[in-house]
Amino acid sequence: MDDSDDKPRSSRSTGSARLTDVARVAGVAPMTVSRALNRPELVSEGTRLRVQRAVLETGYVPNRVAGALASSRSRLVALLVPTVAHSLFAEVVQTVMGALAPQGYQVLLGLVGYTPEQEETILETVLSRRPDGIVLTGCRHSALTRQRLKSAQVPLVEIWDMTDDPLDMLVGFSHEAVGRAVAEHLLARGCRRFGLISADDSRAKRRAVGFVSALEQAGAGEYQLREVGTPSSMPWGREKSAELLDQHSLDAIVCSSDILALGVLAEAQSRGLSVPGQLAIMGFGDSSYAAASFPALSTVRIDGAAIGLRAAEHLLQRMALPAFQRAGQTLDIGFEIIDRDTT
Amino acid sequence: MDDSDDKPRSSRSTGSARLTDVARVAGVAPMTVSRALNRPELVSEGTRLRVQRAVLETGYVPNRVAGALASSRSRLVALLVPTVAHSLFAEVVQTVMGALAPQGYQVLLGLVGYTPEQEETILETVLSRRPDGIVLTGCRHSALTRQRLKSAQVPLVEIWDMTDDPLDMLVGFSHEAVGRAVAEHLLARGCRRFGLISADDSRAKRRAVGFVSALEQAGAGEYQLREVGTPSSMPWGREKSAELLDQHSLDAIVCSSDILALGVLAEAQSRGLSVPGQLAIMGFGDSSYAAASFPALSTVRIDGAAIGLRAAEHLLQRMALPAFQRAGQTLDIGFEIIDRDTT
DNA sequence: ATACAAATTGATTGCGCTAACATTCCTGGC
DNA sequence: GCCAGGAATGTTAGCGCAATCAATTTGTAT
Repeated sequence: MDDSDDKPRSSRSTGSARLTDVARVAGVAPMTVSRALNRPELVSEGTRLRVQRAVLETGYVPNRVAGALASSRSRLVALLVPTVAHSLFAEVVQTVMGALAPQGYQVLLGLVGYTPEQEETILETVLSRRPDGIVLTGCRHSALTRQRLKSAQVPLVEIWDMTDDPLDMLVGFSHEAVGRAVAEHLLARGCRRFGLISADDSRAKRRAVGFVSALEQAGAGEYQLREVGTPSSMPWGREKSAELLDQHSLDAIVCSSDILALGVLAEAQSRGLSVPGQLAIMGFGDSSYAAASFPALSTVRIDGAAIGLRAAEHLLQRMALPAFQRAGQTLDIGFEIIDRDTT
Repeated sequence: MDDSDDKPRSSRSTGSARLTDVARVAGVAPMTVSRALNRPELVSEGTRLRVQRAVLETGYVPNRVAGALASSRSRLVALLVPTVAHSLFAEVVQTVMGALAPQGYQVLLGLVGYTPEQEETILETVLSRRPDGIVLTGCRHSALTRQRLKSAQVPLVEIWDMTDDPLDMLVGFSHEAVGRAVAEHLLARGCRRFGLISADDSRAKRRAVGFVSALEQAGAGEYQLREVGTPSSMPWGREKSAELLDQHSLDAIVCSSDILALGVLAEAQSRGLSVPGQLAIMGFGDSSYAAASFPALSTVRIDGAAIGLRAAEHLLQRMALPAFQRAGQTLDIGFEIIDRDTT
């Protein structure tokens, strides 16, 4: 219970209370404080209380940087999405974080945009934090990215896409299948002359590919493709649909996102085209405003909350495993054509 | 250039390449590798190249956990917002991250919801990561939160609100002023009997308070208030507006978010009320769908991108300072009444 | 009481890196 | 040739914590 004989603070110290300060106040060894805070079941009731009091008295805030270094566990999960300025990905971020927080994991967010180069850069800095797990949007990565992920040996969930060859775990859906389903839906409605407005984004492109392949398979329909930059927006949708409608006679326009479709809808209304009578319109994502537009937008619903939740669950399960055991689960979450009033 | 005499890897080591491994391969001291990677201008051209080669050869990925511990610089910024499932905050997250990434800062995201208790809990775990800076939504914090933030001595920007007594830096706008401006706008339109639909969120409530105080000051108008839970949604807006319209004769409904206003709009349309003739509607936020609804929603525009950008700039400036010098800047970013077709 | 296991606490060591200081290597002016 | 002064590199000593194993205390069955 004496209070001297401690090392003077080195000039490199941060100045705030450390584990040893709490230990001194509580009259126990530093290791006992560590246990009282991290594995309280290993410590007796009385000791636990004394440590708690000492923590309050000293204003101690654990330093998880040091803890992570000593234990090789960062309690950090990296979450890499293209953007959060898109309700679909925002929903994923929200649910992933909601599922991880109660288990004591914090989230290091990375916005990788839509190019493999950005992903590569960001992944490197992310790995330097030694996350305990990674959630990564998409399955198409550069060779370097794949190699880094493999050698990092970190539990990993790829989301929002589908492949036969996942790096580890996978929770998503097939973009080609979405495209095919949309094509079949519109063909069944009698549409034949299609405009496609697609973002410059590999997954949007694969949906377009799926759409076209379904047309070919059906032996029916012709299409015109327009590409727009990211981020997608109503003005893009309006501009490209104006171009398409000026140059071609179309009976349906398929968009790679709801926001583009809203732009198309505005253009159609400004031309006095009846929707869906003269022009059918399909969006993608079932954003909150899809149901609110007039007429209500037909679209493709993706259950982002389910993707986020399942991804988090898979990751938690894997991270709880003592060693690294490949389990490589794949989960196809599917999608749903929402047939509202624009098709 | 020999290659033995190194310590054998302890059983606690992670197994991946370390700085010392790179140093051995490059034939230099570990400290030189550290410098070559972090302060390349201090190292000769030849050494830098040899180190780069050695990094590639060993597949070295720096361990910033150890780096942060040794240098007391985490290169981490904590970003605390209520949610990302709301385009306004998503925009802030997007711009803050966009501004910080080029400077080498990564973002630790925290979703604090709308209660001071959640903020308190999350802040504690956030501080344990020793971030170099914090961006925090709102100015109303619990006493414990304020105390922790003060003693942590971390550069801090509060955003999305206004106060005379910021903890450090502040970039936001006055919610009371928004409420007053909305009231004046609607009074000028001739509205007198108001319904307010407000989320259970302290900032939304302060907008309502501002609204009511403007009515009182004008000596005109009466109002009915309904509160909804979070997250706000169209169904909430529809339900509460139905309740209001059943029980009262109203000529305007003011909502604490665009999404609620969309629900009100749907309810008005289902009752055959002309908007804004029989019922004026105001939203808040100018979400992307506000302009797309029919009729286009009148609302209050907040420049989330400007808030995020300025917050990041202030933080970067402060973090670049050698010591901690209080500067305590406050920036009122304002707002704009967007007068579309529902008022 | 005694022996033995289980529960609890403590001492030592090192995670991988960088701050701070020490040393060596140049370069050029005299 | 010699030395001042800067550039480049090296050495030492932690940062604050938890893994590991050792020591001690407590409980339990005989």
